[in-house]
Amino acid sequence: MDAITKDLTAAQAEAVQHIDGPLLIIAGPGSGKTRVVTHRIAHMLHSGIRPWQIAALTFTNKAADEMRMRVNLLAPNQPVWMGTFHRFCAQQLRRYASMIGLSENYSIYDTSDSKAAMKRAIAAAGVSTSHTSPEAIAAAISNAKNRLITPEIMSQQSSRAGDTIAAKVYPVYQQQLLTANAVDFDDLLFHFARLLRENPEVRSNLDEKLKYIMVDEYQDTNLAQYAIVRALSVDHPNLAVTGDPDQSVYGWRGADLNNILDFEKDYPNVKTVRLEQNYRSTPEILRVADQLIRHNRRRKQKNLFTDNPTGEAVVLRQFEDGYKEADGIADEIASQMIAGNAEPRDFAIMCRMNALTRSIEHSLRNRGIPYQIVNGLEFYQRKEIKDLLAYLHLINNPAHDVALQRVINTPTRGIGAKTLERLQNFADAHRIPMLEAARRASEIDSLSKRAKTLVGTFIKLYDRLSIKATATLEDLLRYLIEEIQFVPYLERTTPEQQDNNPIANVDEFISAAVEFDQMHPEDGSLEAFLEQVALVSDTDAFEDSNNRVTLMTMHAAKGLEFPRVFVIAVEDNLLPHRRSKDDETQLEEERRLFFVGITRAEKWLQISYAKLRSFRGENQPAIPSMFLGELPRDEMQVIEVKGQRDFFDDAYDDEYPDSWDLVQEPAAVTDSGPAGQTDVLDGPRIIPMTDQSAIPDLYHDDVPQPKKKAKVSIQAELKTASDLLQSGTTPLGAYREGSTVRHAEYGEGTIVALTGKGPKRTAKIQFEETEETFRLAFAKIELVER
DNA sequence: TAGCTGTAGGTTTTT
DNA sequence: CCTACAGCTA
Repeated sequence: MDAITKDLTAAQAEAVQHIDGPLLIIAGPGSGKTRVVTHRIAHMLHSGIRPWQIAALTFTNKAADEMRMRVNLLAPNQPVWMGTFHRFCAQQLRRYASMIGLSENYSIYDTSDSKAAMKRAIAAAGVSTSHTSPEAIAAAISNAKNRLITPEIMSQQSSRAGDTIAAKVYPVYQQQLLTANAVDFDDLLFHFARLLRENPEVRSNLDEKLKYIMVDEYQDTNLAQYAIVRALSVDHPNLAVTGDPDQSVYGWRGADLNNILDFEKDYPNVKTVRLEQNYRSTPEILRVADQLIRHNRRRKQKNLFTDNPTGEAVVLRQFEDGYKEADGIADEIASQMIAGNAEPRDFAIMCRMNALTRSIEHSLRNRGIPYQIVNGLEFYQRKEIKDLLAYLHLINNPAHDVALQRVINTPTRGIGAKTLERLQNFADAHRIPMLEAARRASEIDSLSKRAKTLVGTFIKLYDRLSIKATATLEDLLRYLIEEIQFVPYLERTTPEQQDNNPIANVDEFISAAVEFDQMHPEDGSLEAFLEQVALVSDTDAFEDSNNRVTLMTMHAAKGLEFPRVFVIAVEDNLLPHRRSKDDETQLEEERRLFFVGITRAEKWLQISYAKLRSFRGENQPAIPSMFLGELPRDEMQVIEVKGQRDFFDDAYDDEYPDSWDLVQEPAAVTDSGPAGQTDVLDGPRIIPMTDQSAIPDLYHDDVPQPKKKAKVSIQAELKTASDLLQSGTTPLGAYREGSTVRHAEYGEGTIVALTGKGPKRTAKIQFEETEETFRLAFAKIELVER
């Protein structure tokens, strides 16, 4: 019909044009789901539905931003509410705060705030933690909240021994949060769900206002989220959910697969649309994914198919250890870039745990390959940033006890553990926030004269800061930093060899504040800023605008796609993770996670595992994941290492001519042979993953791929490499032992040793602070003339 | 009370 | 490997 539906497939158009009544979109990976959702919103607006009647809920800000951007292209400047579940609840709770005993300026505790509060609650509840841990108690309480279980209910029904302790802590913890005018992440959902349940008029008002609700990634909703969505779709059941049971990977966070599996039962007259055609991946990749996920029992059968042209075989590759895996991947990326058909942004490296990115980082850095780690929380976890944030939190919400405890002696001002303990006791006894207790320090007999004076000084400081609460964020921050003499404090407490500079981080934080000021010119933005910071997530750090290799967990990768993907460390105890192996439900979730990782890939995929994995500093033997046995190995290119030869690292270097022909030259290629044949390689040298002449060129469909050049000089080849890698063009021969070089990060240094040939030419360089080893062809170093 | 040092203990995924 | 914290000294 109109422009909005004209370039959609029949199934997609069907979903887009369904407006009234419940709609279930089962969308396989790469099936154009976001397209459907955004076009559907545009279609609704075109049909006369008012923008404020629509709310689209996602799980990450990243997904919401993407949606907003794409809707904006189809229907510009329409105030449709799009955002995360947590943000949605946070905003609603601001309005109805008083109904649940909070003030409108309540704070959102992050994970570490909650942990601190939890410890305090455990102490106050007087329970013994000898048979459990604060983490276990926190997990039990979190679980309860996700299932909408109140402290009262939990204490009645707690049967398991661990839960009994948690049930005792739970009410104390909640009371302390209430006193602190704060909520934790789970509370955002929990409080709002209860609010809707206990206040019929609020529920029906919101149901009436938000007539059209969309939920993305519905398979990841927990009971609280289910209840919220349900409550808002009673009188106007125009609820559209999209999801894929095979991509449910948040069971550990309380996500209930039944929400999507039973959607058709919950909502009569539901319209169900299945998007099964995949537009993202090659048939090879899709086959691997499909074979894997078929091993799950608890799923809805789905037929994944694609009309995409056939591509390269999926690589299943073994490495000697994690370091060789990292080097091998970095070399592979370099090779593919040099071959000219890829750039850094095309690659993603995915793993089960954040800790696994370390060695990869190192290998990429040594080659000067630009990368980004999707781990957005990292910045806000830094001590100096948390300190400043705590001040801001306390200014915004004087009852924020966790912030007070962090801030009262930072920078050190003589208020120690004992004083703090006395303040806390007084606060607990009077059920008042600790800042209030500090204000009344003169009434606390146990405090020494000196302590009273010091606390009084802090209160005066706080009052001075408070006056600035309504200034711009930038002014407030700068005033704060000056007032507490933060920079001198950082200077005197930062150890000499610290590799990252806290003062630079503070500057970056100010920049973030300035940026926020510009985006929010009108309102007093402190509260909004703090909310935004509290609700950022790891995945939000992903920047597709910069041209970098992306390192991320498979959880963070959900919803994204990349031309070339590496899934690393597919080993027993890692994927499936040790703690998920014994339980069939959890095991299936691990399999889904692997499925998510695989289906991120568009054209090229390598799955790898190592024989040894360094864990906790020590190398331990690693067993291949059971999932690897479920893949169609006879359709994949399987590459294994032959153990013995690995001890001859230096020896086989000489087997190869002093050029880079291992990348390009057919003669140096170990032909993979027909698909399915297992290659046995001597070690981690670079070879093409497939016989390139045998496969169609995916990247320049219309341009015939030139036959590989017979031999390329190092210099010429390196120049290409250097251009791609944006590093210098110095010939390798110019680097000698004793040469002085400059590195972008480490400064000037001297080459103390040189080994290897060609792309493996490696220099050990002594910098002022550290000694580093680089492959010359890739490193971001330049020769300093003497 | 500040600040250092050594050690014991724990290791997933994230809003 | 990394962090949290106990125990020490000034």
